[in-house]
Amino acid sequence: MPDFPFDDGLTNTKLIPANVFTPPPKSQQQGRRQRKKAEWEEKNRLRAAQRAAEGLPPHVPDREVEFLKKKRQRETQRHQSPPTMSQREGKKAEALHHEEQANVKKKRKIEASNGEFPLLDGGVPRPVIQPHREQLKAQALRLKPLRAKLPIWEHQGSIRAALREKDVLVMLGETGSGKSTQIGQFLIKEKWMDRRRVSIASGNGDGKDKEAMVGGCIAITQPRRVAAINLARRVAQEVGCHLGDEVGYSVRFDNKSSEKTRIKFLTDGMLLQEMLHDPLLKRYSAVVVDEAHERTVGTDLVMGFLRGLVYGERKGLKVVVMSATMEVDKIALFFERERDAALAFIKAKEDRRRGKKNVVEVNGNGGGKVDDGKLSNGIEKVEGRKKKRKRENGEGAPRINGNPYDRMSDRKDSSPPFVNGESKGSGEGSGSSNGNSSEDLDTDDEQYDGTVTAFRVPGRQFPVEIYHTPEPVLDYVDAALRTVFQLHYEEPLPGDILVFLTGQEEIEALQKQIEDYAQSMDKKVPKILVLPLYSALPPGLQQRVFQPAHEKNTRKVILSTNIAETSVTVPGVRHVVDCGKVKTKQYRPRIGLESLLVTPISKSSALQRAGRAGREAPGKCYRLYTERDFIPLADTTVPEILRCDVASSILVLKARGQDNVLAFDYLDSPGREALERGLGHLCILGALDNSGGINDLGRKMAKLPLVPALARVLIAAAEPELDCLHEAIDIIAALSVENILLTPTGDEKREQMEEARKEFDRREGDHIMLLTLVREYESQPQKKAWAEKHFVSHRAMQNLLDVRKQLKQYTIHFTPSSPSLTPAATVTPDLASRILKCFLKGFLHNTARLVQDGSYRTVVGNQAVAIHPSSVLFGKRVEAIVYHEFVYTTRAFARGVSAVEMGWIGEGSVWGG
DNA sequence: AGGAGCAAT
Repeated sequence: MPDFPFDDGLTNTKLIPANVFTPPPKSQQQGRRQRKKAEWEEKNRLRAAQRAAEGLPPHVPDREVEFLKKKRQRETQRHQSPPTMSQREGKKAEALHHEEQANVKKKRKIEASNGEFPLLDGGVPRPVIQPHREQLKAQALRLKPLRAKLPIWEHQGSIRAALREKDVLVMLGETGSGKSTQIGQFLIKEKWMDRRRVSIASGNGDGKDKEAMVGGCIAITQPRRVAAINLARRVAQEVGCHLGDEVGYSVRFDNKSSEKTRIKFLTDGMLLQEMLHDPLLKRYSAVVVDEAHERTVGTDLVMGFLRGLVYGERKGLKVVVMSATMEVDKIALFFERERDAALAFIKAKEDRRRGKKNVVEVNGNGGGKVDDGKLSNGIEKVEGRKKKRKRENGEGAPRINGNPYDRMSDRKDSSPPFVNGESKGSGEGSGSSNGNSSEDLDTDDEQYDGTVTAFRVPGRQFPVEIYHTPEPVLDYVDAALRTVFQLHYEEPLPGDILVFLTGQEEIEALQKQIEDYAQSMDKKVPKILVLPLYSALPPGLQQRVFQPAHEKNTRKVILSTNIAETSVTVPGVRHVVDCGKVKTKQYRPRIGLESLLVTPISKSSALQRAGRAGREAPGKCYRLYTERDFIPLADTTVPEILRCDVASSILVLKARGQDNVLAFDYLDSPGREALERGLGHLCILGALDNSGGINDLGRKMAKLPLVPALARVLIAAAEPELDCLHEAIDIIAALSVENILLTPTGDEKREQMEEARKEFDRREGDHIMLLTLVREYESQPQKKAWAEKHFVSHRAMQNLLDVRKQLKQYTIHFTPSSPSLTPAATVTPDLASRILKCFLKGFLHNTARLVQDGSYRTVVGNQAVAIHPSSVLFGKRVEAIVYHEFVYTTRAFARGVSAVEMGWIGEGSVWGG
């Protein structure tokens, strides 16, 4: 009789709290046996293929593989002919294998020392030993049959044919379709990939065209760094080259690409940065925007710019947008709108030449912009498109059918039809994208012949059974606890459990509870290994999630935030427990406040979470909410651009030439209020001129990898009268990495911390405190030990040094005349006040003054604000303060606070005179 | 006297 972890009096025969889940429907239960069989068959098939690749007979169990290999080896040594290859070949292969293994081991070590684990102080990076090209080629050859099984390979012909005719391809590729790894390899063979001479519109509006060499490289953007790096690594393997040669990647602080690179993976932010230096993206023949459904600010902006380029200054640039959800329909429309605007514009120009009246008014900004092809979108054009859509719908736009993988069609949330009907599945084969598009055209300009096409590639995913609770759950952490034990007792191994929660605190609480209960489990029941996963967790501990449990007969239970929803795949998971909530950032433009709130997830998010159970085998997903609660959920997550401060986005838009940000046709507009607030903020920072156009200062700020306010501070620090560039860089770097100062729990440790931190207690405030901290850290011979002693995150400090290095590189170019070439030895009161005056240039809106009752009130708006307890100025009273951020928790707090004089605030003020 | 997610340049 098992020892019951729960004492809730519910039942004494079963551990399961019967009120959590309903049993699956009968039909599902019957289907389970068949699926189990199919699963077995699939597994055996895979194993047979793997064994064949290893030169072993099929159906050899895993545990015997090593034995057989050793046996073969012995046979070879004994001069007996081995079963599959000659003795000589065998030895050669063996030697090659050993060499390969040794290289892999060495490489791993080096990567570990360069990447996840920082080098020890004084450590010397060892040279990377690279395998021979022939070895890489051989490896690539071995991978080829596996690649050919990916669903996307059936569509290679259609995709390539479509892009030969059209410039924009919007593709729905589900998880597991292989789109991210294969698309680059498909397109690289195309003729249009060649570097070539083309004429492009000159930027100065004189209407003359210039000639330039463009193309040769394909860019693939990703929302996350890890994704970009891992994809590049994988594709380099498949192509059979060294990472950084033909295949490479480029992310912040890490660039493994060269002149040779033809397939380049980058983060969307990195491509934006490249666009500021090379607006026409001359290096690239094609740009692929991957994971567009995630709708990060970066992808949204990239898509906006690409749309302008492909119908304007860079006609012939190929654009592929890939998304895993029905977002494709919206994106295709987004590109079509611009196409129609371009068509209308050409027509208008044509008409004007014929002496007719101007039909379409383009972007009140004047003719110069028009020649650049930057069209804003007049309402009449969009309406025109809408009419066309209506017609298509009326005819019943063709749906994709006849596809054996098509599971989309039986989903309940009925999806809008594709924009272009000709995107049928595999049945079409290659060269088939002509379809009805010519009839769709309303122009005689053949360059724009149906330039948008949509496409669908199904993924490979095992079925996932989804369960809902019959009744609403009051406490989802408690419900998760019950569900985990229910699963653990009922479901056979293997089959790990992945639990989605909202934050670190919840995860730690649940971990403790599970571990407590697990101790009282019956000895016959398998053990439980609880593994937390959230971004603040040190990478070494994060890695444990990906490794199998050390002890046998153990089930892993992974407690994760959103991080496991998209960017990482945890192996071994067959059960997902979904609490249905997520913490999201919300921005309130009126008060300029960003806050995090626990909100219900979207349907697509719920689907994505469920899908995590079916990556390796059929799985199950347990939702800790009722089916009725699922129905009103939003279809998709609200795009990030609607939820954050848009000042830096506006700055990027303007720096890229899109001056009228209010009229810009966003994929989703942040709204007038948020835009105006962003504009106002930029105005205060001095990035805009009187008419709202960007000025030189603004352009400078846009190129810095910093939020606008910090960029302004950095530029101010380079001015001769303030002259504190080095100091400002140290502080800015400290402010732009998170969590430098650790907060230990427990009274004893806290006392230790306060004692150790005393030496940084500066009466000037947190900014100067950070500066002295950075300086102190640098002067230490034993940095890591010092950091531990002072409760400073060593890892964060390493990041800080990266940021600082980058900022120094940037500032070398635009401030050659900065008088101080070396940092000052000590922080004198004069230097401190100069530094704080710099920060006022960027944070004038974040100032408060002391009022009579001893509290602080903001200079703008006269709102009450208190100094956060984490500040060195906590509890102190000074004339006025400047602060890095405003947070609202139990009340309004200022964090990152320094003391300033009211007189300084007046000096730089736009309203103070 | 307070603890906030993920990501990016």
